[in-house]
Amino acid sequence: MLFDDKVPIYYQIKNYLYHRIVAGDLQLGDKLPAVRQLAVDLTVNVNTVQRALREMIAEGYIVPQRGRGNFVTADAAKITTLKHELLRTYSQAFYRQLHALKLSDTEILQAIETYIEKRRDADD
Amino acid sequence: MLFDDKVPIYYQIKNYLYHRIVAGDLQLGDKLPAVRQLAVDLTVNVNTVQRALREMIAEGYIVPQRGRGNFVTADAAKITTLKHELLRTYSQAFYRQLHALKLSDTEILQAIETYIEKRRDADD
DNA sequence: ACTAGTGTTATATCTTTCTATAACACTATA
DNA sequence: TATAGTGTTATAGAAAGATATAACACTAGT
Repeated sequence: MLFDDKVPIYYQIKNYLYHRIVAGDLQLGDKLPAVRQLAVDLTVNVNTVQRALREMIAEGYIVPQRGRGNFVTADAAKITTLKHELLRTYSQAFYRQLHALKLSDTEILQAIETYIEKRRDADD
Repeated sequence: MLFDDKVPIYYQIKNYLYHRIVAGDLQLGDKLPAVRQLAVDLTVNVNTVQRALREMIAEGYIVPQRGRGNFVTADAAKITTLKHELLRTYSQAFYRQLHALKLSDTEILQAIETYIEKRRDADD
């Protein structure tokens, strides 16, 4: 995984794990990789992984079991809500950015349509 | 202007000014507000403003004139390119985020369409 | 010349993030 | 009960970002 040096790593790890959960790579109740393993995989320090997990635990998406591991919540509704929140957050950010450039609603839609079309041709 | 505490302020200022240029609030050749004034308006330190400007100058979008002020480049083509880059960057980020959630191209389009529709109803 | 307005640079200090390293706490199983 | 696997916490140091404050450099107009 590559990190954007403009955003705290712990924050990107959090988003990365949320993505994997919403995408279904990590199912309800699944055990996460061990913190030390995650640290190795992501080439970061254990404390940095822990910082991300601490927040996810506080938000109720991860349930820690000391000595056993960290587990994805078994609360399906919570994950559904998370997905909707992510979709809304990303859509809102995209809309606001283009709106700030004075693009109309129609032009905003066209922008993403055009991007998707071009993408199909030259796979970037 | 509100800052996102997850991203360096100087970087957000840079994007903010690029937005104002692309949106046409700042025209080709226009003089920018004085650095001290910008610092007051954005409630940040002069050095922070200067850090943003330094990079914009290095990228050729701002032309500094010591003792007179900072000016938007008069190179129209450069601004056009900037607009396209911004559109592409934002579209790409949006696409990748939703693609990582395993949404299809069609679903990605629907997501932004739905957002825009809902937005019209309850103005958020 | 002086002055007001402007850009530019420097210093010291604070905060946040990240790191390396180590130790401690708990669970499951041989 | 020993041990391997796991989570948790702590300390000290490095690096980046932001701040307050101050000084220096240039321009334009009086």
